[in-house]
Amino acid sequence: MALDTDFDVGARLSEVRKMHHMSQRALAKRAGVTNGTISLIEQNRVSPSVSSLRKVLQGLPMSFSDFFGLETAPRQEVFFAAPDLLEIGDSHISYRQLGRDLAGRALQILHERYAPGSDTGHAMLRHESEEGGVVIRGNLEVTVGGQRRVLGPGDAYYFDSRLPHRFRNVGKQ
Amino acid sequence: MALDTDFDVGARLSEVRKMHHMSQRALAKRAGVTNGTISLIEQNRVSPSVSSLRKVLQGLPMSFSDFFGLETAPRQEVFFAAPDLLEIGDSHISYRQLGRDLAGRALQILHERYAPGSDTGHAMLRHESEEGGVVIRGNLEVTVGGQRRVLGPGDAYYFDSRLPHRFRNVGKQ
DNA sequence: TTAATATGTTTAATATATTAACCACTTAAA
DNA sequence: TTTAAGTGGTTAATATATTAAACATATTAA
Repeated sequence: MALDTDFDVGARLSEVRKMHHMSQRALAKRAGVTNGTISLIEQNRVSPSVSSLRKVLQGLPMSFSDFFGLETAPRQEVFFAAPDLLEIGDSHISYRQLGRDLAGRALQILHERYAPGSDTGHAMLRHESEEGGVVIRGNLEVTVGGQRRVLGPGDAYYFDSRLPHRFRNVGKQ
Repeated sequence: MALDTDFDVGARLSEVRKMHHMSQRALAKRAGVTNGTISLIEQNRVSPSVSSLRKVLQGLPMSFSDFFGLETAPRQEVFFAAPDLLEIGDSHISYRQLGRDLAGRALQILHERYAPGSDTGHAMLRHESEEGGVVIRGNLEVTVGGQRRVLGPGDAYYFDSRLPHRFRNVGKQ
């Protein structure tokens, strides 16, 4: 999880305002603040209160999460050929990660294969995000928090990754 | 996308502070503000500036996105049996949605099947989030923004859903 | 009990954000 | 040209946030 240590509020506001094709005055009017306020914020000469920033974002409109969460999107790679999927597993468990620069992406996609009997280990995994998937073939035992289930083809799971979790292939294929 | 029209900053700060087992004074010290500031913010008697809220969140530590974006998480359903996957497609294209109450989830998981020759249509789809996937079987033509590619098994895609996009099964299976 | 150390809250003084009115400049129409 | 309306930026006055120091209460130790 990235920490917003150096988030540039002014530049971000200027960016999203222009995205919406609005002048400072047009946005100010919709937001119920003065154009001077928008100008000062965009120059980072003031740090707006959350309440006034909320008013401004409502004028776009845009949510806080979108304002703070979206990265300044360099260029987006869209397609990934099979060999480009990064192999990050070992001989028994195959994790193939989609894309290399995960920083700033909201979603991490893995193509996962578990050899029969393979296991992610007794030390339960923990990391911050959410994850989920659909079992394509075979049987997978999933343990999340206190809950455990064996899932077959078509079954699925979804949970907050901060809960301790573990996967195990309990089938023959 | 939810708009933060009524986001309760005070309650949220109190919540996350207690999550981290810190007193107002302990957090204030780590954040470099006074305990009075924390108290006034939590009572919603002031609307903090973005800069001081950033200092406070860095004391936890927590990002803006996590502060504003995370829902107050009711109970989490983790496992989904195959019949529980909601069928939301038609006779040619099968979308099976994982879970029913998507509101507040950062990630929407679909198990998708495209009949040979099927197509999501000429009107390109648009919605706000990111999406990606790995092709399991067959050949899928994916069009995103101005780019088009035919993907085979093991190939993958990932893009910002706000770009217009379209899927088409161009194989025989 | 008393003393010491926590807890969250309040308030006068100070620092900062916001407004209202202006400036300087550009564009388009008369 | 002149006029009018647009752009973003500036500044004194005002509103608000933040601090520093106090208050009130609870808990623990002696």
